[in-house]
Amino acid sequence: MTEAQAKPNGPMPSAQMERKLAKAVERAQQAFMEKNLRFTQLRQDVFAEIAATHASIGAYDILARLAEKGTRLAPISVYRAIDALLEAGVIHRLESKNAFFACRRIEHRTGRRPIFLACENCNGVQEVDSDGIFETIDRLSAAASFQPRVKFVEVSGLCEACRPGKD
Amino acid sequence: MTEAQAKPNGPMPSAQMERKLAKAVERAQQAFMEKNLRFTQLRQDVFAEIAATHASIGAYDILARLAEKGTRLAPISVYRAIDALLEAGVIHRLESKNAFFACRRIEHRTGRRPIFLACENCNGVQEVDSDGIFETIDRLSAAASFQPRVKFVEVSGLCEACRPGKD
DNA sequence: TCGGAAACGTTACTTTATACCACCGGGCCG
DNA sequence: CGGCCCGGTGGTATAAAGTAACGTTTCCGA
Repeated sequence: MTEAQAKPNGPMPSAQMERKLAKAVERAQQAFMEKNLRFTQLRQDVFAEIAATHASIGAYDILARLAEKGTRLAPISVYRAIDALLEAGVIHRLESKNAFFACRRIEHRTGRRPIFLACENCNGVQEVDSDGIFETIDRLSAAASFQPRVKFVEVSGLCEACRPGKD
Repeated sequence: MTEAQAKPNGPMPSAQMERKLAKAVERAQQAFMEKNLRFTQLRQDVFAEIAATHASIGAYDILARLAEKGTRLAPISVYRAIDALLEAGVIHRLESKNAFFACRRIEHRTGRRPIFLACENCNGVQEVDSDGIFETIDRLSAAASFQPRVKFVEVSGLCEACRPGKD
């Protein structure tokens, strides 16, 4: 599965899309600056590709899309950019799919954590507020004398647009 | 990382270990029978290898250990056995590590779902009751018009035995 | 006992991810 | 000013995880 993926949203004027993308890139740049990380050309290119998708996308899909645009890279280069983007918090990793998506919720970087709802059909990802789930996890961990470091809460299923009986 | 992994528990008399393993295999067999699935030799071998670990283990590690014992298999064979074991509910998959571990809580097969606490040092996994987390996920999904199919909650960190300052 | 489904074997391959080493460019220290 | 360190990049190779396709065997029920 290297190509072809249903769009999570309906059609949108390309000009508007581009403006949105530019804004997202700008916000990413902001995030990098705030963390004293460098928003290099490579990182910007990779981020733009992820953000343009509006869904989760695998590292090798990013690679392929950049290649189509003339930027031929080794996998390792993409992964390095991804690592930096993850560190800056501008993308998230979807563990259950080995894929990545652009974070659209600023507040994640200021304390609140979301859970991920990933559509199996269109690959779109919603980030919704966790409503105490992470606090519960902390409590359960403590009760088990377990020291948590990274917590994953992911749901795989069908988004509203992809539900059967809604053509 | 194909070899060498710290033991999650202290030393235990090998005879006792073997008895425990035999019991686990027996319970697995039970689970297969109840679901009208076949507990074949291959599945039993793979299950025994996973259960003997008392921790999470990757498919290729299982492969290597079976090979050491003279059972040389293709990866696909191991994966097929794993699929059957997952279906029977006698093992779980740890999404964040691409690894598997034996389920030690019968009650999971009767409705209750656990969350997983996975130690980064010894690879041991604790399954603790979710205390309403999955119900919260259902509620949040519904609020987002999302139809959940597979949910997972995993925590990566350090178990009590592996915490710093406890040699 | 025979026919179909489920399990298994074999080969090859895809997808995901990392190790290793060389190089380059910019900032900083002497 | 020169040398050096360091983060980022490029390239090659390879590890690790997972699957497709297809043929053969085994099991079980009609």
